[in-house]
This record gives sequence, structure tokens and C-alpha cells, in this order.
Amino acid sequence: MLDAKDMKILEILMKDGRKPFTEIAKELNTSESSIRKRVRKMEKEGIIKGYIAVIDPSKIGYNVVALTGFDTDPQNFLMVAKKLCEFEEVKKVYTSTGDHMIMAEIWAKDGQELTNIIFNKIGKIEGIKKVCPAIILEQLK
Amino acid sequence: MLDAKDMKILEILMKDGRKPFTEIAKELNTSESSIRKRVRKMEKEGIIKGYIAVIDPSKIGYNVVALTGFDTDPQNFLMVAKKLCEFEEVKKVYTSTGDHMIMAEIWAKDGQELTNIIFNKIGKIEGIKKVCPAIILEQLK
DNA sequence: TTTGAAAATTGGCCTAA
DNA sequence: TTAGGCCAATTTTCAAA
Repeated sequence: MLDAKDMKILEILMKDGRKPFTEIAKELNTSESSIRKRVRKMEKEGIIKGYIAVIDPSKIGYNVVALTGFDTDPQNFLMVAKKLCEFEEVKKVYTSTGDHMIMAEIWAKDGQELTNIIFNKIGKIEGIKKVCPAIILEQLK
Repeated sequence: MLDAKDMKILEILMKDGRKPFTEIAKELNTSESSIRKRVRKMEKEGIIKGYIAVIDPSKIGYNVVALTGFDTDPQNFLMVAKKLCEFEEVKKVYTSTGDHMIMAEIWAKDGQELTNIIFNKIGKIEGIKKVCPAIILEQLK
């Protein structure tokens, strides 16, 4: 299904999602149309879900990013996870095994705002039993 | 430093990193060159760190993604974090507060490969005291 | 901000494996 | 049937005024 050339294209686009097809073609010693048709196919098949700009949160005033685990009672599990997605400050939501059934990445301007988001806004969701925020100190990769 | 228009541009690019400047300009009722100059400036300042394609790991054979916490003795903490970055399978590395000082996102083809990566490759790094993998079941956002 | 030239993308049509 | 080559039209980017 995916051959070596597709994988190389993906590797390149995972590092630079804006690299022109013409340049990718040059790097892989092939034609632009070949690259373009492969990329379009992978987009259609959902292999490439999209392209996003990567922002440094601290540079736009979000000085506190927290990986936050949530414990819920089993009845409200999915509802809680979906509600979490609705918050603008919640950038990512996963369900997972391990210590917490739900993990979320939350951006806040400072500690006070994080407290407010977690305990006043999110904490009010029915079914949440416990909240475990871990503040990210540095992203190394 | 960042005005409202910059923030709107960032919001748009965080959702679609490939949206042409001309389209963004139309949405924000301004000119293409204005948008482009603002974007270039934010790129230069490191506010926009780059652009990446978002890949569905399961569609390229990575069926197991694990958020993994690492405990280390304090002497080896930074060295461990840096070593982790060198593994191709380790896609993200954070230092953080909370249960584990280091958090990493690891991609593997299956459970067996994850076990191999965590215990045979990564686990051999000096100073690692404990490994706590949580397998991501679903990404909701 | 406007303008015009260069570069990249797009779509259609074609051939070959 | 599918991947890739080719070409012409459109769109986007870019630098200078």
C-alpha cells in the first residue's frame, strides 16, 4: 500500500509541511507530478490528516502548558472527554490506558489562569473525580 | 508585540498551515503582502516554529502510540532526556512536573515493538529508574 | 498598498507497464 | 488499472516601487 517513496515523502512533510512539491521531487530524483499525485492520494486516504503551523506557546503569552490527566466514573467517561474538546484552551485530548483514562494538553497564560480553567471551568464537568496536571517545563523534541 | 491581527493569522495557520496568504487576506479583509510580512516576521521571531504535516500513525503501520513517563535519578536527568530525543520512534520529549520528570511520545508498529523499544533500547539508558507507558486509545482532539 | 514577474499548483490528457 | 509524464491555465509568492 505505502511504498518506500511514499514514506520518504511523509518524512519530509512531517518536518516541513510547506515544502513545495517541486523541491521534494528534486530531493527524491523524480517528477513533481509524481509527488503531487502521491500526496493527494495520501490526503484522500486520511494518511495525511492535514497541515498545521507549530507555534511556540510561550511566545504568544501562553507561559503554562500542562499535560493533565483526568479520572472519571465510567458512566461519564466519553461525555467528559467530548466536553473537554470544546474548550479553546484544551489543545489535545486523548483517551488512554495507564494512570488516567483521559489525558489533555491545556494552554494557559499563567498559573492562575490554569487553576481557573482546571478547577472552575473544566472541574465543574459532571463525572470528573480527579484532575492531575503536570506542567511542561521544556519541550526537547 | 502581537496584535489582534497576528493572533487571528496564527489561529488560522494552526488549523491549516497551508492556507494561501491570499485567502487569509480575504478572510481578514487586508492585503496578501500584509499577511505575508506578518507571517515572515513571526517565523523569524520563532513564534511560528515551522509547519508540519499531521499524519495518522495507525494508517502507516504505527498502531501503538504511547505517552510514556520516565523516572530518573537527578544526576542523569538531562542526559536521559537528551538521549531519548535521539530515537526515531520517540516523536516528542518533555520535561515536566508531576508524577514523572520526563514525558515522551513513542510510536511503535505493535505492542511487541513498543516493549522492545522501551525495555531493550530506551530502558538500557543509564539512570532510568522507572518507565510508565500509557497507550493512547484514541485522539479526540 | 499596488504592480508585475517568477514560481508553484492545478487539471486534463496522454503513454506505458 | 494505476503510476507517472507533459502541457497550458490559474493561483500564489515575492520583491521593488
